[in-house]
Amino acid sequence: MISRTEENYLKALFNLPNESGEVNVNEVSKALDIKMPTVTSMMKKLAEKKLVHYESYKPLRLTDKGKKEAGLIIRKHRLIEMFLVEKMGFGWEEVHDIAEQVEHVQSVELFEKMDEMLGFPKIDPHGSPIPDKNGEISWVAYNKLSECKTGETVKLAAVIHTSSEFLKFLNSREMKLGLKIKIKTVEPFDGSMIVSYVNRPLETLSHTASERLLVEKLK
Amino acid sequence: MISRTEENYLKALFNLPNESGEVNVNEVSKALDIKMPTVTSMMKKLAEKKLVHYESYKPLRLTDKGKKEAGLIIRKHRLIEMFLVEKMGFGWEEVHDIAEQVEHVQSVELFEKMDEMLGFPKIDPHGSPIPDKNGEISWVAYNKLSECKTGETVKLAAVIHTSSEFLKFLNSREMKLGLKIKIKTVEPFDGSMIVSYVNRPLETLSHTASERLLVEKLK
DNA sequence: CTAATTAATTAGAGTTATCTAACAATATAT
DNA sequence: ATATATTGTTAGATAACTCTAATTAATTAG
Repeated sequence: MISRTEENYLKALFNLPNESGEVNVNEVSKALDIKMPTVTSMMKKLAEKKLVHYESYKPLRLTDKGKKEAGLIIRKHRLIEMFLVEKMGFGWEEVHDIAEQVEHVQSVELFEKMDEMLGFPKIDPHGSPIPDKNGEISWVAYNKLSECKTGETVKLAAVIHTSSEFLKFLNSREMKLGLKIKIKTVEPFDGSMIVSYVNRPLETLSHTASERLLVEKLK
Repeated sequence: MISRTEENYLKALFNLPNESGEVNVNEVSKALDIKMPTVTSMMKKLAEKKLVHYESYKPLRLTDKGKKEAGLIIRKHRLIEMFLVEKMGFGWEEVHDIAEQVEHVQSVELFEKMDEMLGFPKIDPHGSPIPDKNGEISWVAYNKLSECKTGETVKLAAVIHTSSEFLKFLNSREMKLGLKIKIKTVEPFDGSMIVSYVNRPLETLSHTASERLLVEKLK
């Protein structure tokens, strides 16, 4: 049995790592707003349960078992978000906090029903992939908008670091997934971009913003 | 702030009492499957918070504040049950356990949206009243089917002590809320009843069953 | 009305998840 | 390459919620 608290650690260990799958105690501590000694002791506990590879002073890594469990929780989280947006009319900026709570519900049936009602979606309202029933996730290699060049036309595929504030910012600019964006100018000084898209001929995006937007290049 | 644990005690204190609004420690203990000393100490804690009237060796009673808080939790529980049945296609025998978990979610918006999507229902799938936004409940005085007499025709209004097994039993007899039932015979020996209703000309109900069915008398 | 039974409380302990303070190891910066 | 800063661990304490064992109060039955 994995407690709700343990589930939250697993989620962080799933979401935070760099490319090589590693996170530091410190990063987990900050992300969960829990002091480092508490994180250390929880890591030992999760290591006991074979969910985490833990060695003193080494970076943390989920085991395969841990990855699977974390994937299943994130699957629930993302299915709920999708359900809230698609079936209940919530905005994409409103669903994270609700999903954060409902994701701990233990009912296979509830989530299977949502999945079915949604037509077995592959991505959540922010474009993040929904892990499958084995907790496995298939990453698609999108580009950051910030790394695209002047003249390119791209399609908005996903939003990362989805704070409610950022999503409201996107709402106010009428930006949503699937939007076709043309890059007019990239300011070399600060990386800010001038872009155009339907109904919004010229819009400026800071580097901070464009870094959080994942796009698909259109030829 | 009321913890999830405290919420569960409040719910029990709301649901268990007799007509005069009182429950014993022992009954709460059994209902929650928690030992009596634990219940006693939690009662003291809830008394501190002005949610329960507590005096040693006296029966327990919710304060008005406690009643309101409990009513609000039960409101959430019943709205979820209704949502699961009406909007997601679950059977009335499947929803209790799921609602038990989702009811602790802290999101006014989620429950207001459900309420709205359901058209502000007054009863849940088992015929129990849904408390209003102030946690207040309006009881309708139904009769137990077991107290009705031969020859009477009644309409099934609510089911009490809704275990999944009992609800499956009702399903197997095609009995659902709103069903018109005619009482053919009442067996004086054990109180069992022979009744008839659409597509089911003759069906026998034990006293145990008929006691759990609330009906409205039709003239 | 006393004895036996049931219900409730007190006392003390265990678990889980958290913290602070102090110390140790690793990484960084002159 | 050593000093400083950062990161991580150990030790011990605390809060919430639970338990068992022992005791006390209330209820029920002869």
